[in-house]
Order: sequence, then C-alpha cells, then structure tokens
Amino acid sequence: MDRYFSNKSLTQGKRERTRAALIDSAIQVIAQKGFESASIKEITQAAGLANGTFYNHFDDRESLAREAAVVVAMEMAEEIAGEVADLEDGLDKVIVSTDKIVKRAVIAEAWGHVLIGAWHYLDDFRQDIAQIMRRDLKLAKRQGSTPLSINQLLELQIIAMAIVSVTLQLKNGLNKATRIETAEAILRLLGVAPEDAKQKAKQVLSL
Amino acid sequence: MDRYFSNKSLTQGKRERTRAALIDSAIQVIAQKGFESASIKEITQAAGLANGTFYNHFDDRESLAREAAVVVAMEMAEEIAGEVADLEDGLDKVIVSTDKIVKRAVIAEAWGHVLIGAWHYLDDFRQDIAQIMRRDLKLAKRQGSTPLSINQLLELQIIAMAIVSVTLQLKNGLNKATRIETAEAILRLLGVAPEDAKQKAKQVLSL
Amino acid sequence: MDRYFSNKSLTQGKRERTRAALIDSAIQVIAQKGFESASIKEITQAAGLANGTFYNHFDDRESLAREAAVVVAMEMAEEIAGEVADLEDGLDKVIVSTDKIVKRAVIAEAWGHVLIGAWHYLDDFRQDIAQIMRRDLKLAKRQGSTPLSINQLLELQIIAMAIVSVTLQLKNGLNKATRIETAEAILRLLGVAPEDAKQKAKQVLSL
Amino acid sequence: MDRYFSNKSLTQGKRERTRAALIDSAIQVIAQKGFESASIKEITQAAGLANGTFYNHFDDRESLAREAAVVVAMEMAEEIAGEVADLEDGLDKVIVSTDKIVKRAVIAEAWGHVLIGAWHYLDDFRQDIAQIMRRDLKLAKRQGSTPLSINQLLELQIIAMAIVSVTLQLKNGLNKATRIETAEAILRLLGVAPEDAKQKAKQVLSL
DNA sequence: GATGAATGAGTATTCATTCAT
DNA sequence: AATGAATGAATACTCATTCAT
Repeated sequence: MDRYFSNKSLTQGKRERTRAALIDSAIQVIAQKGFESASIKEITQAAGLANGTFYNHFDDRESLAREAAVVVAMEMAEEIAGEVADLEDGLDKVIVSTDKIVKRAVIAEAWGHVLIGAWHYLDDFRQDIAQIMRRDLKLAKRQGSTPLSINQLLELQIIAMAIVSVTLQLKNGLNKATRIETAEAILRLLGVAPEDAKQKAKQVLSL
Repeated sequence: MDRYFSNKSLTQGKRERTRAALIDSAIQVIAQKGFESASIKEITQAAGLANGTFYNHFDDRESLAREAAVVVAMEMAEEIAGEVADLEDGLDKVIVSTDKIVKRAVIAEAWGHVLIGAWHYLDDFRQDIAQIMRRDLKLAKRQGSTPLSINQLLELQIIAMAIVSVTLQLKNGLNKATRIETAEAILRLLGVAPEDAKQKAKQVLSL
Repeated sequence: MDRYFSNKSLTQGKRERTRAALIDSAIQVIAQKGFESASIKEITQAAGLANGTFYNHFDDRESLAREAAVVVAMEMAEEIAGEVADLEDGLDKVIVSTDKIVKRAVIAEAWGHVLIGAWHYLDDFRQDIAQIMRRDLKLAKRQGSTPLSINQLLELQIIAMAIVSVTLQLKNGLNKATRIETAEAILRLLGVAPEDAKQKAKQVLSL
Repeated sequence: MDRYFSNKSLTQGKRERTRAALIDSAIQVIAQKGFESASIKEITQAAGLANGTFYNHFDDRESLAREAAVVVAMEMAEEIAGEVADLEDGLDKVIVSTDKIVKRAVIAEAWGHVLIGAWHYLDDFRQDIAQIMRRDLKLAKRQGSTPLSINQLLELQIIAMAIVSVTLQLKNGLNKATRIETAEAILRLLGVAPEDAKQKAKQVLSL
C-alpha cells in the first residue's frame, strides 16, 4: 500500500469513479429509453453495477437525472463554445451555436430526445442551457447588433426556437432550409430586420 | 327494452356516449393529475364506469390521450376564436389569442401543465394547436403586416413563445410584463421592428 | 345465467370469498412466520392468488392484519363462550375461559405466537380480547364474588396473566401447575383470598 | 503511537471501547426508532463507525439487541434499587419500584416502547427484569407480608402488571389513578386483601 | 481492527391488461 | 357492451452482509 496516499483518498477515488460511471450510464440509457422510462435497474446494469449500488450514490432517480443533465449541458456548452471561438460577431456566434446544437441533436437522434426531455422536465437544465447563450448575446448587445436587453426570457425563447427546430427535423429528417429559417427567426427575435436576417442566416450557416 | 327501435342504433348511441364520457373524464383527470399519472382506473372511475370498459373503446392510454388532446385543442380554438372575433387586425388577433392561452394556462395551473405536457408528448396536438394560429396569420399576411410566408415552422415557433411564457410564469407567478414581452417577441418573430412591436404589444394587451 | 340473481350479488359473492380466503391465509402465515414477517407475497401465495390481488381487497398489510386479528378474536370468543356456557359461577367462567385460551395457545404453538404478537402490536385486538372477559367479570361482580369494579385495566391485567402463562409454557412446555398458579393469580387479582384462590383454582381446573 | 504499551493491550482496550460504543449507540437508536426499525447502518453511524465494523463485534442485530437489553435492564435495576434503598418494607419496595419504572417509561415515551418491545422480543430481558424484583419479593416474604412462594411466574406476573400499565398510559396519557390501581393489583396478586391493598397503594405512592 | 463500497435478495406497491360473467 | 376480479410484470427502494484495502 502506498503510504503517501491516505486510505480515504483512495476510496474516494473509487467512489468518484463509480459515481461518474452511473452518470454516464444514465445519459446512455436516457438517450435510448427516454427520460421517464430510464429505470434504475437498467442504469445500474448498463454500468455493470448492482441495483443497490445506485443508492450508495444518489438519493433517488430524480437526483441522478439532474446531475446527468448538468453534465450533458456543460459538456455541450464547452464543445460548442470551442467551435465558435473564432467567430467575432456576437450574432454569428449565437446562430452558429444554435445551429450546431440542432444539427447534433437531429443527427444523434437519441441524444435529441434527451435534449428535449431534459428541456421539458428539468428546470435546472433549462437554466443551464439558457446560460450557454448569455455571453454571446451580451457580446452582440455590446456590438450594437440588437436593441433588446438580454434577460432570461429572451435566452429561453432562443433555445425554444432550437427545440422546435429539432422536434420538426426529428420528425421529418435533417433539413437545411429549416435550420436556416430557424436562424432567421432567432435573428428577427433579436430585432434584426427580416431581409437582413435572411441574408445573414444564409451567409453565416453556409460557411 | 324497447323492441320498436333497432338494437343497433340504440347500442351505437350508447357506445358513442360512453366513448365521450371517457374522453371527458380523461381531460378532467389529466388536468388534475398530470399527463403520465392519469391511470386508466382513475379515468374510468371518474366516468362512473368499470375499468374494463376502457378496453371496449380504446386500445391503450395513448389513444385516449390523443383524442382527448384533440378535443381540448378544438374547444380552446373555438373559444379563443370567439373571443378575438371582433378584432380586425391579424397581428392583433395573433398576440391577443396567444396571450389568452397563456393567461388561462397560468391561472388554471393544472391545465397549464397539461398544455405543456401535451405539447411535449403529442405530435398531433402540436399540429392542432399550431393550426389555431394559421387563419389569423394568413389574415395578417394579406393585410401586409408581415413579410414572411406562413408555414408550420412559423406557427410552431409562435406557440413555442407561448409555452416558454407559461413555463416561466408557472414558476414565478403570473406576470404581465412577461406576457407583454412575449407578445413583442412574437411580433418581432413576424418581422415587426422592435420599437413598433413594443408599442403595439403594450397597446393591444392593455385593452 | 340465473336471472333470479343479479350479476352484482354473484360478483360480490366472489369478492367476499376471495377476501375471506386472504384473511384465512393471513392467519395461517402469521401463525407460521410471526406477525411482522408475514409478507404479502406469502399470504397471497398461500391463498393461491396473485400478488396484486391483495390490493384489490386491502389497502396495506396493516389493514389485513387488523381484520385477521378481529376474526381470530371473535372466533375464539365464541368458541370459548360456548364451552363455558354451562358454568354458573362468574369466577369459574373467568378462570376456565382463560385456561382454555392458554391451553389452546400452548398446544397450537404457532397460534400462541400469533396471540402474543397480536396482543403486542394491535391495540384493537387488545380491546377485543379484553371484552371477551367483560360479561363474565360483570356476572362475578353481581354474584358478589369480587369487591372490585370492573374496568378495562382489570380486563387487560387478567389477559396479561394469560399471556405470561402462555409465554412461559411456550418456552418450557405445557405445564398444569403453571396454569393452576395462573388461575390462582387471577383470582387473587380479583380479590379472592390466597388460600381460597388456591383451593378454587385446583378444584375448578381439575374438572 | 505510544510504543511503550503493547499493541495487544491497546487494541483490546480499543476493541472493548468500540464494542461499548456500539451497545450505547444501539440503545439510543432503538429508543428513537423502535425495536425493529433500528438498522445496523443507523446504529454504526450514530457511533461514528463504519457499518462494516459492526460485524467485527456482533454476529447479527439480534446479538447486539440482546446485549443492549441487558445493559438497559442492569442500569435500570441499579438506579431503581438506589432510589428505594431507604424503604424498609418489602412490599413498599416492590410497588414503588414498579411505579418508578412505569412513570419513567410513560414520560420518556420512546423508552417506554423499547421496554415493551424488549419485553416482548427478548426472553433474556424478561428474565433480567424479573430478577430486579426478586430480592424485594424475598424480603417481603421474610417479613411475612405475603403467603406466596416467590418464583419466576410470580415475578413475571408483577412486571406484566407494569407493562399493561405502561401500554394503557402510553395510549391515554400519564394517569396517577391508573398507577395506583396498578399498585393495588400487584398487592392483591401478592395476597394482600383488596381493602388493605387500596389503602397501602394510595398511601405509599403518595409520598 | 476498521473501513465503506458493492452487493443482491427481498418488500410493498402500482397498473395496464385479460377474461369469465 | 359493460363489468370488475384477477393477474403478474415492473418499479423504487431497503438493508443485512461481504470483502478488498
């Protein structure tokens, strides 16, 4: 035994690993079975753990779901932020980010359902997701690209545009026109004139 | 039993009545208990019927839910349409209709959850609800109030604005400012310039 | 179908039969496994019914246990009352009844454990059992055999004598001396002088 | 670590301390949660130990419960014996001891339930508790206050009087009349004439 | 000896569904 | 067509117990 590390830290490492495994597993299962149909049995089995182990780490299914949603939101936020890092215009960042979320959700269908489920069920998740937009919206505001004040309602509305877009494309298949219209809608929502929105959406999403 | 009338017509009348009773009952129970917690036992009991009777009329809960949703959507559509009948401007009709739906959903909390649940779960319901807007949107288009072409995506986006508004107000309480901002957002979505939208929203919803 | 009986009464007959079967079964299982270890699964299995059937008839295990205890108490009361019907002296009735309960409980060991379990757990059962004694005690009072006023505490004390007797004999085996001493104790409790109690107990229980 | 003392003695000291901690903890938890609801996890947690530690000291919950009951009985015996030390009459000691046990059990409600639970579940506990009375009963016998021979049955019967009294008062609230009647009953059980019992009970318990 | 993560059998309870009447 | 008793699979959750560290 390595005496430089305490028993405790070792054990905590294991604890953390198991915990993480459960969260990962939950994300997988929720993606496959939907948000409410993800049973604890299935989640633990997918993690290769015993049923009861779940309760060593979480109080109930709700707790796990919340944590899983946060993890998903955070990972997505980071990824997308990286991908739009080199864009300089706030509005561009907003519509490209949104479009990337939508594309991802439609292509990885299961994942899209998780996104929609979490959006519907979990207040926290809505907050987290909305926040992803906040920085870029404030940037756009500073750049004078929108006359609106940035608040939670506006953020939620923009994400709602994305959700509608995903819902429609999950039903009818991936569709670039729909995504461009979605971008236009977001721009109009932010106060851009329709013809300018049309032009900008087409141009930015065609890159 | 009266033998002068055919068994068939009597039975069919009864059949229809029982069917309708189940749908009504489902609406009540779903409104009280939420979408997924409405059990068949409860629905049939509320209708004063035996639980087995359900299976003489519907294949499963989903079928009933769909029919119930259609009924709700239709009733709501009629009601709202009646209430905005004397408005002449298409845009006015759209934002007043939306606002009425939102107010109703927030005040009758349970009902609001049903609305959101149905919106989330039931594709048909989304279609039906979206259609409520269609006529008014087309009117606005004819009146030259919007440069956009009216399609399903746009309809869904407008309802999504309403849903976001309801969600937020169910959490934070009824809030007129939120509802006015929602109307503004819808107007901007339809291509109205932000300052015009602001003015119009305030003016129309203050009546 | 027999048209002289309504559907309802037929069905209710079945319902009653199943209900009774569950109560019987519960008594058996409780006798074997003890009061708290009688699981619903076991009770329904012993009745040849499905797990879920239980919940068509009782709200929870507690409800069933209470009903079962009442049934046991009532049956016992009737039986014993019949057996001591030809005794004329109130005190005789009391000590013979008690002795019969004790003997029965010790011989049918499982049954003895039920008695003790129910006595310990169920307030209602204590009341029911205590009441069994009441009439005979009042008779003894009228006959001038006891100077005490008859109240619930006294009834419970007498049954407690029986319970102690059962407990000891379940451990050490059936023992007539113990039962006679128990009868003496009950008589002393009722105010009979020790030497008279000794004589009466021996004489009455030797019949 | 102090190397001047042998590991063994230290460890054994530790072993005993841990063991004692578990017993103490068990008493606390049982008093709060009741006899069957005291889980091992809760007991170990209350002792500030890991749940696995339990199995280094006891085979199962039953073992611990038994030991805990003995400790409780002994402590109570000592305490009560101290409190009645200055009484000279054996009968007085018996009814005052009993009354003190009853009062304590009714006031500290949780504790009362433990007493009853242990009395019901644990044969050893019944023996230990019965023994508390033995010395005083023998004294009463030597003083010629009772014609009865002192045996286990009699001891158990007296404690049963106390248990009935506790049960009733836990249900209906602390009640001096009930406690006096209990004392009378014990005296009658020991062969005291009803009117003498009445007078003595009242007089002794009023001090 | 102490730890505490992992285990998995066990429990109550729910509920859609079937089917004999 | 209506009934409602019976079904049994499924679910969340508990807890005594094991064992590697």
